[in-house]
Amino acid sequence: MDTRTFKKSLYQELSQVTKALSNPHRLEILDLLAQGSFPVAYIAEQTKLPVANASQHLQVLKKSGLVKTQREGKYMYYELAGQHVFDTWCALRKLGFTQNEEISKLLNDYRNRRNSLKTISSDELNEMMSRQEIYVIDVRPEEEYEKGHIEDAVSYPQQELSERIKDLPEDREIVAYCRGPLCLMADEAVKYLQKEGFEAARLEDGYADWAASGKAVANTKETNEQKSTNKA
Amino acid sequence: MDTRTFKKSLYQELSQVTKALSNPHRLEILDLLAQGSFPVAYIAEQTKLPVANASQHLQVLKKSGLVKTQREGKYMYYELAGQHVFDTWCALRKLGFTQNEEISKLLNDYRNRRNSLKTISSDELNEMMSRQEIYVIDVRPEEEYEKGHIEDAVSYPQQELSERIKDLPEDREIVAYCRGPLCLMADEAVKYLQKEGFEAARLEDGYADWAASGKAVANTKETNEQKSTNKA
DNA sequence: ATTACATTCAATAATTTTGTTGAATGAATA
DNA sequence: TATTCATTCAACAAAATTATTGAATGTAAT
Repeated sequence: MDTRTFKKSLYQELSQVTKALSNPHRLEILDLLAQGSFPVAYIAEQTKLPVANASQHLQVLKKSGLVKTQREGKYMYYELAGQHVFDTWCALRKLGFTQNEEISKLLNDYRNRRNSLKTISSDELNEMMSRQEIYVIDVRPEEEYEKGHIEDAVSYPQQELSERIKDLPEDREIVAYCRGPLCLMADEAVKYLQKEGFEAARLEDGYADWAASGKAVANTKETNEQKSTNKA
Repeated sequence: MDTRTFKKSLYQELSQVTKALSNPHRLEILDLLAQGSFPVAYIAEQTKLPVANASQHLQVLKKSGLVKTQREGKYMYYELAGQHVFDTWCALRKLGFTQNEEISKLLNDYRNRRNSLKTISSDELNEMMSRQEIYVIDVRPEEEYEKGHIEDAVSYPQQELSERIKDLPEDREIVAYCRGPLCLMADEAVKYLQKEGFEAARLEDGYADWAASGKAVANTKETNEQKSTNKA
């Protein structure tokens, strides 16, 4: 193989990996899988895709080496294939935020409509938690909380928030977090809490970013292939 | 706009940016633009694309905000739109190297055929240069050397290497570098130099990575919009 | 064994991406 | 002003991607 052919194959293969990333549903799936490993049905439900369709997208991701699978009884668990996959997803996210006009316009419009939405960074949150000044709630679905959550955070799935709002402490600021900066569950939660008279803010990014940066996490159920320690 | 519609638009737009990246020619163009800004004709020549085709690919990149343009007389100079674009390209490169079987196989095959190819990292090179133990040559086309090169490196375009080999010092190790880890010009140069009896190695990555990490660079001609300092 | 259920596969039509060709535009030069 | 040259545009055919549907596979429970 001459150098030109080699180079062509290399870029061809590299573009295949990128093509696997270049679909809105698959990006949403990756963002979900950054929370942990899940069976096809759960992924389909969360992304509002028909199961067969979700399965096909997952297989595209698998063929490119971006996710790996593990059978657990009837269920096929999908998870990110490695740290680099999450890193790349973060890079793409940031790229979109900074370089693309449509995306920054979308975000600005959204943020302006709810201009009272206070956000705090992971580092700030980490600092505040050590001083016990705040009450941190995880508003993702319970399945995701069980797979792993910020240490000392309590699960208040966004759906159940209104039923359980009376359990929240009224003397502390509430910080809600969800999957990541593209996930709106924490925004909805904060909007609701503020309406109800709480002092509330959202974590700027989300669980995946928190865990990837090596901050303290915990999990309730030991999941499949019990991951004893978390990624650093 | 409800949250579901918003989310859908966001992922839609994000996937558009990713689609712009998911073509082998466009990736090769980005790798080239990481060296500096160039007119369409040069980009077309280096990537061996018909000019009209290169132009269309460049416009896809531009529409997604990945590159920007600047007219200079007859020429339209294209350049990366910002640091995040290069960061993302690096993340994708690394992702391909680590997660995709075809790519790792391709690279291993290539490396094995030339098993005597010694590589050194940017940090090692930086260290060695300060002690003047080595002679660093830039084997990219002269146009790219002029836009910016590793400080104290001398231009020996790969094409002209055989004519000018007698100018090289025989008492020092030669280190050749080119555009980046996917560029084969340095490999070819090292192979040739070793055959001719020199002690030679290639820089593991390339100029773009060196410059992005803030190491010392220089440029000969003041190019369009003379960039006084380089990206840190 | 039979049934239930999670997932995958196969086939199709609709849409999008791609490369090619030749013409059109825009800026410098004669 | 006419000419040259770099770049872009427009239009087409070929190829790839996508969503949908219903059937097929594989595992666990009855």
